[in-house]
Amino acid sequence: MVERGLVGFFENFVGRESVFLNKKALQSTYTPDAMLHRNEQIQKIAEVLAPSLRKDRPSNIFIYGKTGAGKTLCVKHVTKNLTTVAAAKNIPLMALYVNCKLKRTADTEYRLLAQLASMFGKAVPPTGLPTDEIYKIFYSAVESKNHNIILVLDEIDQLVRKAGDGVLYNLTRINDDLKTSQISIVGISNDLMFAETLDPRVRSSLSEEEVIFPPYNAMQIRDILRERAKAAIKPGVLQEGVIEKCAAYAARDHGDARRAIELLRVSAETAERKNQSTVTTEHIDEAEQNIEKDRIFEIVEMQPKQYQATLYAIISLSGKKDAIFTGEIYDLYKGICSKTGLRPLTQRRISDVLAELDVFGIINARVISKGRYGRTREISTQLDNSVKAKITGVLRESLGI
DNA sequence: AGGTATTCACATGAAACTATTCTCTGAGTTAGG
DNA sequence: TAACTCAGAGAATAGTTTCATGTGAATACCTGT
Repeated sequence: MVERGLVGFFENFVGRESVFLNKKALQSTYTPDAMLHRNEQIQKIAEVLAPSLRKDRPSNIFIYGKTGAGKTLCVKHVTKNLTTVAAAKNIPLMALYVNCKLKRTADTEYRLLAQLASMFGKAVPPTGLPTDEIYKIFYSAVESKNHNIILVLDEIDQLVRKAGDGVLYNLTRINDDLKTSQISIVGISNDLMFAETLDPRVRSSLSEEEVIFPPYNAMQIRDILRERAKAAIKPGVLQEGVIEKCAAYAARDHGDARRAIELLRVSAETAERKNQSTVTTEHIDEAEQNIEKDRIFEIVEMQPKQYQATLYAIISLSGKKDAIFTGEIYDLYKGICSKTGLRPLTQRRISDVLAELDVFGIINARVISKGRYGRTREISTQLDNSVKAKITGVLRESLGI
């Protein structure tokens, strides 16, 4: 019977009208042909990079803007057009894009260089060689190409935070040593204060030009959503006001267009799953909650055992009182460790773990002083009880309690 | 009452250590000529 | 003698531990009125 029902479900699913025309246009990998409300920035970037077509070295550019402000897309848009023209006119020009945030790919000096070397077709072992060896390989690879190279470093702040600014110093200086090729760097950062922390020499050479991407406002996000929706969703499916509401939600927290697009996609999926042919504003609310919940569960499941044990301690305590402190958590955590056979970490480490859980947004931690009674982190959660119970279940399972 | 000094309970920083993964090198071993 | 194997040295990295220093404000302790 179950089988029959399942077959029926699938048959029904296939026969059903989808609300999507082309779902890809709402996914994060999609690159639209035209960028709305970013002409000024695109123009500026293009102006700075254009000299590369005449074999001059363009200035380095530094690009700032919050997440979802269209930085990456704009830069890719410009470099794509640039290389197309270069290829058509037989100008030796290459644009390399590297995302420095990707773990195990380009988040250290060694790995960044290894990544770049492999883009030149020189495979490099993931470890075992001294870093300056990799530099030499990279040098010779660049030198042999005889190209003008535009190096786009996305999320460059992550790289510097982990590996220090020595990498950038070396890269900005590399042109002094190169004879046949030239490199210019496009750094993308979403931390506005990032440049302040750099070594002044690096800073001045890296930000010869600067481009700032202000957050989109609600109107602009609305336009972007309309454009995407035109390509992605069947006409007439979206109810009046849906796009406006998505835009308003996204504009509320720093104008993140990516988030707005995700919200629209999940809303449409929700409607589709419920077998409804229109997307209403109620779907948006539901989608928003689900996105948040899914995110939390995903993060919780991903965490290493030690983090999970810490989180378990926090959630156990959070039911009983409204404010909990590092010391209490650590005591309970030690108990959990001995119960589960986990080797307890030091309090110093747990302190960092708590800070990281805060960054993930699973808990709220803030450092407070209780005067005579010391200084500590005050930790709270804003998860509602049903979510807490579910997380507890997941953690129990994972920790074997 | 008002001002200063203490003091707590951690936070925060830096350095050092550990375990793991990987390459390279050269000595020792093996098989074929 | 060439090819192969394998242990050991050297590197990079993530995750910790150890040691050292910092810190905000409630309280304790003065001080002069």
